[in-house]
Amino acid sequence: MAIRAVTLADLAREAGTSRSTASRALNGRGYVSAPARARLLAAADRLGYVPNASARTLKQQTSRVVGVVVTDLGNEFYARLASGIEQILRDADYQMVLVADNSDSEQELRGIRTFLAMRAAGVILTPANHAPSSLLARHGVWTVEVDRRLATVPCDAVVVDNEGGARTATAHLLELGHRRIGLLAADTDWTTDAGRVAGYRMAHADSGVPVDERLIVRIAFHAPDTAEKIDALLDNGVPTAIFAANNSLAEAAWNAIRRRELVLPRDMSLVGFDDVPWMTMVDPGITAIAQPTVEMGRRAAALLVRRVDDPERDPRVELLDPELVVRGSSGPPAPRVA
Amino acid sequence: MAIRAVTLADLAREAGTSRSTASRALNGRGYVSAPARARLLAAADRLGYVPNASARTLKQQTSRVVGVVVTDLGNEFYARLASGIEQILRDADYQMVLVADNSDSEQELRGIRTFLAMRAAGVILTPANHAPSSLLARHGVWTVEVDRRLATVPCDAVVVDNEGGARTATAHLLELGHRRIGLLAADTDWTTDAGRVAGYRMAHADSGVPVDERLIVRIAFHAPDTAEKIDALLDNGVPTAIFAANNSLAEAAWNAIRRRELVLPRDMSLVGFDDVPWMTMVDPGITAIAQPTVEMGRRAAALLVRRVDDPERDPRVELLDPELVVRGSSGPPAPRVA
DNA sequence: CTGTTAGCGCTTTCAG
DNA sequence: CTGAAAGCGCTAACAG
Repeated sequence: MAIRAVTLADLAREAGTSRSTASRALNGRGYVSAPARARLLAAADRLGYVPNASARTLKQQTSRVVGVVVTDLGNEFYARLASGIEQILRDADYQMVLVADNSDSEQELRGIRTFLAMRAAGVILTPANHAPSSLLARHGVWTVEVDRRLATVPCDAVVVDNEGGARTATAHLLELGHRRIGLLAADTDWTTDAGRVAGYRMAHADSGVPVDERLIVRIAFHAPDTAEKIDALLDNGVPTAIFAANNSLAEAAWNAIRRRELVLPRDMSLVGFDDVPWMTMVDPGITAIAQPTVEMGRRAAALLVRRVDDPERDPRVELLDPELVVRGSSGPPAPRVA
Repeated sequence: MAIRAVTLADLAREAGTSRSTASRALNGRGYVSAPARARLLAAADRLGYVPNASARTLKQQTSRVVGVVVTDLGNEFYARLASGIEQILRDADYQMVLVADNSDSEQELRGIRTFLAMRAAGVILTPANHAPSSLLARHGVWTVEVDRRLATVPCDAVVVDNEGGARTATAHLLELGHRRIGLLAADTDWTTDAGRVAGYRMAHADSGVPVDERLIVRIAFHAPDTAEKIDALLDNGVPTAIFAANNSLAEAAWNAIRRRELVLPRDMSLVGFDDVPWMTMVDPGITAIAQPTVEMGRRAAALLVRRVDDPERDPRVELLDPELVVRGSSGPPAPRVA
């Protein structure tokens, strides 16, 4: 299996031209006579020529690769983000290289180093740490952050209005009459969670309802004690509604509610941030703040492409609006029985 | 943003050695005196040296990249497959480059060409076409097929026993007393669907129940008329049960059943091939043939790593066993009323 | 329109 | 143990 690859030199020899002419013919830059081009193209076809990306990258000092690092491929949110990114990148003739970091800064850094080594044209990431964008900037690689912002250097970003979304969700529950709303948020220092917690507080302030801090529970990703923490909230906080700040916490909350045989929305209301397919399949459907996830990916990729074309433009942060989708899981609290 | 990258030559100059010595020090091959190594490593650290992967690949004629192409990132099955692959690749110090082809041979080929251009050490794919593995083999790149086999050249593969799984699922429904079982399969020429259809027939043969061909419906991926076709099956085929040969058809069938306000399993039984999270969230849960999806990914990656290490070993096909998980969606058919 | 030339950054003999 | 030298495949001036 030690097959020597076909090179430009082979094509040149075959077509009786020089390597430069072959190069020009194959990537359509510069002048090449029609017959020469035809012979070269035919040779390429016949011999099965595949350009050597390494040689080209080495020479040009940049590649057509865009690195993408997301938190968790198993989560629909990130999968959809990635697919939005890929759509745009493909159209712009970039190749997406996808890596998941499982919210581990170590893994994230590993991915970034790979992208640096590949001389990626740019990187799009849902950051786990503020270090990567600095590192990338230091090496002259353009970065765009998506979903959350952690960078300490100026860079393009596209995020949703987390505060607004959470405020709307919480206000929805408040309006229904809930006064004890449990908040489940990821235990991170991400802008997403900070914004969602802030929105929750803001809605309370708006309607003059004090926030009981015991109702705010922070849970790490895939934490083994997720269920216990939710149970504790249910037992000790005595909420009449739960607002889950991401889709996996919504799932965990939903499971806890089912385990206790509580009936939605009679015994408990549930609202999630991020709308995913299972939310319309369960009965009742889950009220959720829907994010334009695929669109976020597309915008991020578009931002990167534009930035590479025009390095001078000011860094831009796009803020997209999420939207409340009311389904059956939210309703008025049960009347207080003595 | 035109920052010249730090090269080995910079480190060498900084540490007062030659480039060769710097190379040896940084990747631990060959002899380097302790002090020289220390100076070089310190310089690398101080200057923020990142090896240029292109230069290395160009020189070594192979890279530490493994290309992976899956059908659809948005489908949990493929997402989990990819995550299994990544786990093993990471441990073996390969970098996964992930591409989705949306079951379009054109896109698949594009991805393959990129991997060829990158001089990937190997490729793992859920093939959409038989051409890629031939092309890859012709260029001396190792391939492993996962989930399905389409290659016309010998190559490693890991698949589940589709026939056995489908036979078990169908037998389960037959044993419950169903005699008209609708089969929803993807409209492909893949071994997965062929195997699942064969298993369906086999179970019928086993129990002497004739197969009504009108009960077998083939539906293309994301076909806009998916719902119509399922409705037609329900109307014209009058099945008492449905066996959906993949998770997205199971979802479509479930939606059709719900739209008609049929009650599972009283009015209709449903069994799916491939167990995904929503199947335990809906009520009743969906009976399914569970595949060891993540494990399949791991095995595929392990096979590739072994193959690269030892090109001489015989191509190997690993066959994993799927497993029937009985939940509430399958039960005896309603007694025939006059 | 075409060929010559040089060099991208790295690894690898091969002499010392 | 170390350095000199060559070359991986490609592109981009530049001179014809």
